[in-house]
Amino acid sequence: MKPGARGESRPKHLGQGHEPLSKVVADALRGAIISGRYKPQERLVEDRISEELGVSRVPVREALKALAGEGIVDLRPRRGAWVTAISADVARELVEVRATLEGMNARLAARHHENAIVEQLRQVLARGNGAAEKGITGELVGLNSEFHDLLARAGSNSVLFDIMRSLRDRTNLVFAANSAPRAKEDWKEHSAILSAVISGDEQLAELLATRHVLSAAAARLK
Amino acid sequence: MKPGARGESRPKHLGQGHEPLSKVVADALRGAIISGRYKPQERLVEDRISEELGVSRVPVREALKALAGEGIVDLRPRRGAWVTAISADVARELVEVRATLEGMNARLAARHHENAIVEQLRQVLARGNGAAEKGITGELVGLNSEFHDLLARAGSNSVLFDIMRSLRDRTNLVFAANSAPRAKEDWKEHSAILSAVISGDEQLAELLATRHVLSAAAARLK
DNA sequence: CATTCACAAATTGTATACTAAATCATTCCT
DNA sequence: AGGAATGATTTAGTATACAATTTGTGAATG
Repeated sequence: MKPGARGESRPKHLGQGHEPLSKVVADALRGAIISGRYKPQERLVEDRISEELGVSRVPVREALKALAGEGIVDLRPRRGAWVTAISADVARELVEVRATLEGMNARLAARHHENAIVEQLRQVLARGNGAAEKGITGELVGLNSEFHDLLARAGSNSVLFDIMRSLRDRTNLVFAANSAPRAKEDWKEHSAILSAVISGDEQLAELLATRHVLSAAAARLK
Repeated sequence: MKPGARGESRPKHLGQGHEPLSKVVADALRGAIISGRYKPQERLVEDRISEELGVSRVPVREALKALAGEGIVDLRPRRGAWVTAISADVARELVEVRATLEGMNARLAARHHENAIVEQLRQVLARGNGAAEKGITGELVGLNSEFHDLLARAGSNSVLFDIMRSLRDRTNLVFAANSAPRAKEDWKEHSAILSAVISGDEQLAELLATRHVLSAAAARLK
């Protein structure tokens, strides 16, 4: 087979045409929900969203259905869509599961500890510590997501990775607001987790990661 | 409030009108996939499915998207939908995660052990043992699902429940075929798990449930 | 004889239009 | 005036129609 036989197969006359609209809409809505632009329990009317984004209702419907599958949108037949309002009970369940899985993932990460990802983790950790010291709240949310995302990748289990992303989105939905005061503590714990991962100490990494989720959640649930 | 003030609020002139078609289609497809009527890697053409089920393509699209979210359908933009072909690698990852979560769930079940569900578990266990002794393969698949579903409910964590259902569907997708010879062993292990749950031994329940998943999977991956 | 190009068929992506259901406000009756 | 029935409005559910992209096939060419 000749390399580059057909070159780039992009559309010639249409620069934008590749990503399905339903995915674009889903990403936009997910971002708006997680960042807090749409608040829990807020109504999501198909017509209004389709108008706002300049697309028809079909991709909006599909996006809403996808987000419902991720658990951040509630869909009631013939009634409409709402941003999921996570009850205190469900929040506890969420934390309970996430604590277990973050622990499991940290154990796997310690077992494999791939160098490339560890290096990225080091960098994010440095930036996170810096932001926490200076109290730059805006950056902290993103850096926190980035750290946990990298750590999840370091676990090298794609099934686990997907589940953890969904759990992370939903816990962020609950805890996004009051995260500033815990920042320094958070990043100290991140640092300890990463050390355990690097040194290959599976047990310690698991323990620290599990405890990190539990204590971070406890602090934010008041 | 007057009893029966509005009676049954079902549609008067339409007996079928309540469940959204997309859900009906999704359930039908999920059943067909899990039961093996559609095989892994098989192509799922929207047009053909909509014709077979007598609905338009829109609910089929939405159903496919939902199933993709559950991980049993692969969706590639502008290419189409396929029944997920789970690679050996992903199967291992699936088992790894499921083992951990079944263990966690069993621990929770042992902590709460609600009587109503325990009683149902006892009954399913009895029927399962019977079917395993007599070698009634057809019933065994369903009973196995029922047992694990009940056990998941006994854990009383709705977040965990949903995740486990998704994992169960996907592992069944892999192991559905060669499950007959392990049946007796499976139900012996089920029995031991239930005993530990009933006696409230969290550690033992967790250990047995985790080990059950691992050994059942190992036997089936040959 | 292999390769590339072009054309045709199949299939998904999107939009529009229509139908059915639920909610809300009003009116009518007691 | 209080409550239930009723109608209007809003909204989702579904179908149909069309546009755009991909893939397969065959012919022309080196």
